Amino acid sequence: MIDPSADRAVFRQLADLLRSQIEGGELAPGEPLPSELRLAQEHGISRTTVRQAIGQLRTEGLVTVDRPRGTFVRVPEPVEVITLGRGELASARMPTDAERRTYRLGEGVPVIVITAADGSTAVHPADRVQVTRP
Amino acid sequence: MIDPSADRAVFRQLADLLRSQIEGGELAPGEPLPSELRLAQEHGISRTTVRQAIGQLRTEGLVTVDRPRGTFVRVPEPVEVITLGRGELASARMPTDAERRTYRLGEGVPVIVITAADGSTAVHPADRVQVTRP
DNA sequence: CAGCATTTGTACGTATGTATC
DNA sequence: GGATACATACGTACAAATGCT
Repeated sequence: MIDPSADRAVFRQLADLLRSQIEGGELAPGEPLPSELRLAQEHGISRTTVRQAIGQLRTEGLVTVDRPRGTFVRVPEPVEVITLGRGELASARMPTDAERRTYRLGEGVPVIVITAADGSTAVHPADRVQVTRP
Repeated sequence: MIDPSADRAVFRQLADLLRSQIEGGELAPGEPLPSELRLAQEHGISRTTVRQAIGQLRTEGLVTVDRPRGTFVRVPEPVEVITLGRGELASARMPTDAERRTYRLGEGVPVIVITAADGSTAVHPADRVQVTRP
């Protein structure tokens, strides 16, 4: 239950609840979350607060929004494994808004940046790429 | 200038503006952004909209908030390089709220997950760790 | 010490736009 | 056309923490 008098903010409590339903499998990958309006009514909170909770899950990469169809539990992408070349370094960071559109990244998906010895870089979506060694 | 009649949402225009000031060095690492109230007044928009813009920059890891002191351009962390062991895989994703607190991660900072051959995993903050091969 | 101003966080409400079904 | 659902943007109010007077 959501307790407005609790120490933890209401929108965080709702995010925790939905997250645990996702991690527990009650909300399976590809399934829609209840609509913002429904969640607001069911828990007796405002739609603004519901949106804050869903925003949290979006930044965590747990859900994706297909407007205006609904909000869905993210489906894992097939993963490609990339082998590091000699002198290459791999790092990760969040993309900017422009990069998100360029690489068609979902929200909450980091990019993996491979830097070669000569300083050139390659960018990969972190939900579709893993890195290994030879 | 911010144009409410433009195609791009107002909060995205403000995020673009601040981002370019950060990337251009006008707002240097460690420097505070103008307060939310100031930004709202200067651009003739509501504080709600300003907060959306700053929220965008937070998810990109460009700024950190030290409440209630202000919002600051993120200062780069010293980076440690980790060498992948035999059969290890590196991936990246966003941390959950709980992981953020456990590892004391700033907002907008992904984690790098190293999976060993036996399936065990280690988690590292992506702003302080890079990965290389032997 | 108390009191005040500043700044971000939370939560509410309303209205309108836009895309899908 | 109508209903649904998410996006954007405005407003208000109060809470909490910090720093200054």
